[in-house]
Amino acid sequence: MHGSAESIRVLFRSRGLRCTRQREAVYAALAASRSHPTADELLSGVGGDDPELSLATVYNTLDALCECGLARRVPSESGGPCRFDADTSHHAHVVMPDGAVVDVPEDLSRAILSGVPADPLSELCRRLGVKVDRVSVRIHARPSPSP
Amino acid sequence: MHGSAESIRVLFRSRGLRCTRQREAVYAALAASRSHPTADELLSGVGGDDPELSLATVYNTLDALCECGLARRVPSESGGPCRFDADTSHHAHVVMPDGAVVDVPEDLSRAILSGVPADPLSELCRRLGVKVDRVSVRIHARPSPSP
DNA sequence: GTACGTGCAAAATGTTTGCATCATT
DNA sequence: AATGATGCAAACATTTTGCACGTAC
Repeated sequence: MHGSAESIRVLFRSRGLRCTRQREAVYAALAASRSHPTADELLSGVGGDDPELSLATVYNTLDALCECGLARRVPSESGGPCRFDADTSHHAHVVMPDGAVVDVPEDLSRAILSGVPADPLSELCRRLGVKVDRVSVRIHARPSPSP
Repeated sequence: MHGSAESIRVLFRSRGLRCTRQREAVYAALAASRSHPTADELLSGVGGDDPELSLATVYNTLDALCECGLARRVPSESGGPCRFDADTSHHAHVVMPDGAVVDVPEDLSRAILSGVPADPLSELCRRLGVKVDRVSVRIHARPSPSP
């Protein structure tokens, strides 16, 4: 787990991030959450424990975390507020009609992502003159009617 | 092609969309573009031909187009302005570090998307109690250094 | 002690809305 | 003629920034 104050400290240090009370709280909340929270949700979630936190700092912190690879912005087409994820492992997302984002369990993510064939990707690189960094899969789904 | 005024008229009518000069211009510009333009870019692009167009109308029109399936919002993690695509066929996107979005050519899109294995997807549906609408693949890439 | 992070408030950016007017059906 | 779209401007929401102060290193 990455939730303890000490491991966060170590983690930050390893990325050259200064460790402040606020950053620690934001990262802990983000890492503990499964719901890909927005900056605002993180502020409220943390607010109870530590009222000494401003929205601007949440944004600044999230920027810093994304910058150094400790978090990711979750892609969205909603135009609404940006969502964040502290799980930077290679996994797929399920997107619900209301914009909620759920992680695909690790075993299924692996199966889905490794199914993406390599040949068309290298052909793509050749044609477009690019180098692939990462392939991201989003599954648009809706609640299935209960039987 | 869907670029002629007459085919746009027919297309709109088939979706129950009232056809105005402004909507026609926005849709024609969007359909002609390969660059997944923003509302603002569409306004400038069309502005030359037809100054009688406001940004609010571009947004309203894009809403209407997305609503009725004639366009799509392109997912992004940039927080910048929303990008749109009149190509609603099932295709993958290449996302460059600067946020630019390029279509994956149709043959490669097909190869990539059909490579996504069905079994993990149905397992996912079972576990999460959802129904899959669509699978979307985004390829993060960067310009490859010229040899 | 210095460099950098923080809070606050204001600005910048992107998108939506209210309303009088105008165009499509 | 009636319904719905437009333009404009103002409201709204999200994110960024400037600056005085505070804190980690």
